[in-house]
Amino acid sequence: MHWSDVIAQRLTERGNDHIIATGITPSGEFHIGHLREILTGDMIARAARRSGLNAELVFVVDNADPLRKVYPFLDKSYEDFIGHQLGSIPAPDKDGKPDWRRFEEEGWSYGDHFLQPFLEALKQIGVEPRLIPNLTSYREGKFADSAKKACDNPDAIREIIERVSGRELPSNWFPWQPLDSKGSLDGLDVTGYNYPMVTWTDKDGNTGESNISKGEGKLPWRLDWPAKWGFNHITCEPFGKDHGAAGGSYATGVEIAAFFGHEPPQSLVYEWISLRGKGAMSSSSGNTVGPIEALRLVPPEILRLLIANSKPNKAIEFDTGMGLVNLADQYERLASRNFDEELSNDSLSRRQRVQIEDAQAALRLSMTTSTQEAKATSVSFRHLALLAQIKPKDEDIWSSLIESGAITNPNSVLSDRLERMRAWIDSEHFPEEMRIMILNEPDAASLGELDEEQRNLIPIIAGELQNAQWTAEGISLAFKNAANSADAPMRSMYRACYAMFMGSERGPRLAPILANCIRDEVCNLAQSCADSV
RNA sequence: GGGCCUGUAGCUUAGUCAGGUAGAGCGAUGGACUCUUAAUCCAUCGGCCGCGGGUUCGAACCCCGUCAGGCCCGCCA
Repeated sequence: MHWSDVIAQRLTERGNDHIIATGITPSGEFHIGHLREILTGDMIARAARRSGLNAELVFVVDNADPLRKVYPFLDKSYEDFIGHQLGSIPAPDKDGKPDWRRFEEEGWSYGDHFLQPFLEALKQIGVEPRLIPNLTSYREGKFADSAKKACDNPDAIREIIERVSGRELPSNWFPWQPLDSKGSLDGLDVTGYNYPMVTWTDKDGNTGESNISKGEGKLPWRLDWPAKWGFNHITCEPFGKDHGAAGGSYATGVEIAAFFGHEPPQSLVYEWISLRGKGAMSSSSGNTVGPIEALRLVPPEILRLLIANSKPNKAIEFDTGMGLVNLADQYERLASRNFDEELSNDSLSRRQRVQIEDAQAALRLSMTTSTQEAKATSVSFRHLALLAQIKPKDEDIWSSLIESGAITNPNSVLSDRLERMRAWIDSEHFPEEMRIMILNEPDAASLGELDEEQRNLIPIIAGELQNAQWTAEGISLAFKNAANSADAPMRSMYRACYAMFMGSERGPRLAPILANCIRDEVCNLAQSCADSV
């Protein structure tokens, strides 16, 4: 059974109506790691609906969380905002400086700034969750009940956290973080509590009051999370392994939720995504690939497949090079399979059956809409990468594909893919081994590997090219003439050509590539090869 | 220190919850197509399932131990 169906089955035991929650702090640029959170939730929601449940996906935007530090992409003036809530401070402009104008005129906050592009990527990828800005929930008093219960019984909460997490809380710990007069959550000591007011003093001895029912402050994370499970009626939530460890915030959350008087959601812990060879993704270190950037290179279905086809507890190494090629080709293979036919075979073992069913589910979840049918384009990623490199004009690619019988008409899926393919080829991520390179000078090693017959062809090829008409057909003809005049098989001829022009044993069809190269350079290269053997 | 996750073919992995001959894909190798769109098709090779013990008629799977990697017990998807 696919992992999303396993969770859906557990939800079935729990009831009919479900709210599946995801949540991210908009402290910096979103990356594909965050995509796993949302897509995991989206796939659970789809699986739940498939098994007949009502399921809604929500995205809690944790914009009540404070700014932790001045990240490298921020101007140092953000120093003043440390401890301030992300939804209540201005967004950085293109120089990293606070954009006060937009903040005051439009209310455009730091959190909005980073959230917006992510939402656009989500839309492309087929996910449109209901947004729940957490700061708004505080200001609307949604946290009031839980905050009251916690502040009325600080010792009970303290006991849970200390026992479950095994860490000791400071003696002045209080289950409410008040905002000071400037809007910071940092550095305050709670001095008293009389519902709904919490009194505090800051480092400089200033005192003030905070109303816990109006969001003049926030619950610490370990309470904030279980509290919102309650009033948002969350029944299921996937979260990263950081929250999932024993003694982590889910473990304390389960008990705190019970104390608040509601059931904790069905959990699903997922592993992190790292960037191949570069370690975990992190917004602050700049070691990221954004969802937008990823979508410029590959279609959304393929990004979805990455998540759908990996079990949540498997770490994913995102590889923007050959890994993407393999992933894309895997998608094509899946799309061209006939699963129903495969499953109708009665002699399948239980394992084989499970494997086919999971592949079918993964492909279904890769579609950007749940009703869409996967269609194979019958053109592999590799093939398209090749054509895109040798043919600058899209029409030439379509006519080549039609000629070879791969397609009958160019369609929107293919032209969309070609557009992304060209972006990928132009980017730093395109793998070297996929790049077609015509040599600048003879490659002695490759030429040395040729046998005598092949070596003898080199001067003949060089000569024929001199006289060839410089089109794909003309060059093709020159190759044929060369082979004929030496009475050699075409196979040897091509073997010699690849050694001459690409320094390899095999390669893509040469004539159209050479036709797109400068004639003199190719002829000079051929002549140098002839001279060197 | 306490805990969680991961370890299966060269690579990516399925299978572990419900024990019953270890399955794929990529790569590699060989072949076919009167020869090349790195195509396609066919075949082959490749596994002490991290290691040691235990339970069992039978263990990749359950139990105990151990090694390695990652992570958590302030904050983080």
